[in-house]
Amino acid sequence: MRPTIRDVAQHAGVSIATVSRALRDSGSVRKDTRARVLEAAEQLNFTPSRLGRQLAERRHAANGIVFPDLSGPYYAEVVLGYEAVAAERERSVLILSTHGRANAEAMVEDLATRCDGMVVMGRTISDDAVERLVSRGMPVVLLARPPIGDIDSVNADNRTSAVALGRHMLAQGARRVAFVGDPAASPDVQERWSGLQDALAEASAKGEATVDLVSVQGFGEETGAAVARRALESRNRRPLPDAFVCANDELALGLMDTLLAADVAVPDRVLVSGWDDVMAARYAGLTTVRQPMRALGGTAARLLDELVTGARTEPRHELLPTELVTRASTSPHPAQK
Amino acid sequence: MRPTIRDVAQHAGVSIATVSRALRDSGSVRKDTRARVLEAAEQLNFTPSRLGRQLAERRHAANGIVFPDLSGPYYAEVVLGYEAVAAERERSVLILSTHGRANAEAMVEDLATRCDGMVVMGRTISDDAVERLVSRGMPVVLLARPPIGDIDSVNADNRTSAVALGRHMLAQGARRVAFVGDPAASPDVQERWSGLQDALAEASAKGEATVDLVSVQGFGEETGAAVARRALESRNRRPLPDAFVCANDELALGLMDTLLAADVAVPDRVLVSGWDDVMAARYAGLTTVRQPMRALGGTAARLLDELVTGARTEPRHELLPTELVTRASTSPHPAQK
DNA sequence: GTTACCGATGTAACCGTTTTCAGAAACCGG
DNA sequence: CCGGTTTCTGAAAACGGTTACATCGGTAAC
Repeated sequence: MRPTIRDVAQHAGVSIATVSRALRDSGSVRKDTRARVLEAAEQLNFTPSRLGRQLAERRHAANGIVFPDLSGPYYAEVVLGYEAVAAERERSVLILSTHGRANAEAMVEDLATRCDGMVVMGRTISDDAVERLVSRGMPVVLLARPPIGDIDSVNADNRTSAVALGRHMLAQGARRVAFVGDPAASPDVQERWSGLQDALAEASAKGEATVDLVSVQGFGEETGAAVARRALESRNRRPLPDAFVCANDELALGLMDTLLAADVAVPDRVLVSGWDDVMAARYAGLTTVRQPMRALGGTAARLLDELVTGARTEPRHELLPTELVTRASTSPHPAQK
Repeated sequence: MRPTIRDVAQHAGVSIATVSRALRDSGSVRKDTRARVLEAAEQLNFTPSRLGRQLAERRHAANGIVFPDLSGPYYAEVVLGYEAVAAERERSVLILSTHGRANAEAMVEDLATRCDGMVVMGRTISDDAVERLVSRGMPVVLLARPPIGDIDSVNADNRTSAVALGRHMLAQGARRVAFVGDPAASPDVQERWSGLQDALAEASAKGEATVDLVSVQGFGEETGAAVARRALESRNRRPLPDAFVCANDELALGLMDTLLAADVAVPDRVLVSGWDDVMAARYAGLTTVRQPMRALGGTAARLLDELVTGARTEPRHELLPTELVTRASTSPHPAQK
């Protein structure tokens, strides 16, 4: 068996209380007593049991984070930003990917029993489930998800960039704009879609532009490719849009690739944009919107820490700026590669 | 205060032992007693304390994973594969990124007190530190890191693909080959470099080929770009190599971009390859080596689980296959874009 | 009508710490 | 040398569960 604090106490000829004090530098312990204790601990190769300590302190010193998935660079970066800040504050990080799992809410409930606070990201569990956690006293920060009541939230400013992107498309001469994505799938997508509509509202009121929703399941390249194929097939019945505004880069890349393979020139015939600015977007010359991914995670970690330590009680909602990055896929004029 | 098992016991008019049995379905409990207990638990909104339970059971039901960083798609995918398998087996996942942190070993020691077993990935902590963990009885699986004694390990087969890549470069007409990367930085890189040397050994013995090491710090695109710039600058003193074999895709992409910007044709003048097959590699037409990233993580999780549950005691070393993916960046002949 | 056994329950020990409280020891000024 | 503080230290009570063991009806077997 592993040595316990009692073994150390006996070995050093003191009580367990003294051992505890000596090891954690709390209370007052005479110098030579402390030395004796440390010596004994050393000899026995003693490490205090985390479980015993946690139970006594009634805290886990760990935070959780729940996200839908980790594929794609987006979530990974956010989680990394989260971990970095959490580690700085001596809190371990428990991760949980709900992925497609059916019992997501149960898994989150389980996670909640293992940490002092948690970040809930995007479309993972229902608002009800979140409120249930909060009502049980669990500190929660929402990430990439609209506020629920007074629960803290951290979001990227989707709307501003969506509007900028819509205007950009108009400026580049687009009249028939299609948005590719499932607004119901994620609040972020919802905002991108509604921001785009706003940007085109005026022009479309004047009959100068139209904006349509191409609703899809999934966020991957294959989904984007499928959208392109469908658009190409029905081309004679319904002309191709002038611009595809996609909910993320993977959709856009898959779509663009398929268009190019069918000899539909991007950007000369069709403009394409994505969202996220993943590495591949740079190499594919894809216009997109950059989000401060690490900062999203880091900010969430900071807010959560404030809640857990009780440093703050009034709710906060952070909106982090995003940046429109225009590249070749929406720049017909300079005709640069 | 949160209700405890004693509150439930009192409320249901039974002893805490019975509550425990009823809630966890262990031992035998009469049907109506169980119902009464469940009812009471429900009413009090009782959730058993994880800490109390863990202490009594003397286990965390959680596994750790230590990795150098999470940026780049590689680690993220591996961690995701790990999480997926761990979650399947009802074990939570604690992550720790050592990143640049100086006190990595201390952080790992700390993590070790919070889980029943852990995966140690790549160049994060010293062999000594790993052995110290193992000697304290902690189940450990090494991932993307060569075996240490009898400690379980999971690795991608770097060597086979490195050899295949070297032969491919020769077949494409390369004579002067440069490897870009720091073999000391990671065991994976070390194997790629030595595999490449093996592939060229015969040709280089006959004086038909040369292979040089361009040692660099870092794994990012900027590092790759810097290598390209240096090579271009010293071009008159020392001609450009025919092929750059890079330790990962980011290096290769940065390097290739800089070459292209300087009007050095890839692949016509110089061949370039990477490693990992990140998404951007596909769009940049980069020849690379694909690793089964999710499977790496998943396999590690499985091995670790076997150790933790004691289902297996003799050590195992898994070598997962990789796949050479040739693309435009090493195919001068078809002259396809 | 015993005896033996079994299922249901309770009692209490235990998991390994932290921390309160109180007493002992050391110190200090007078 | 003595009362009054401080400083150290230990006993014991948490923290919130699990589980070995004992107990007690009740039932089946003989």
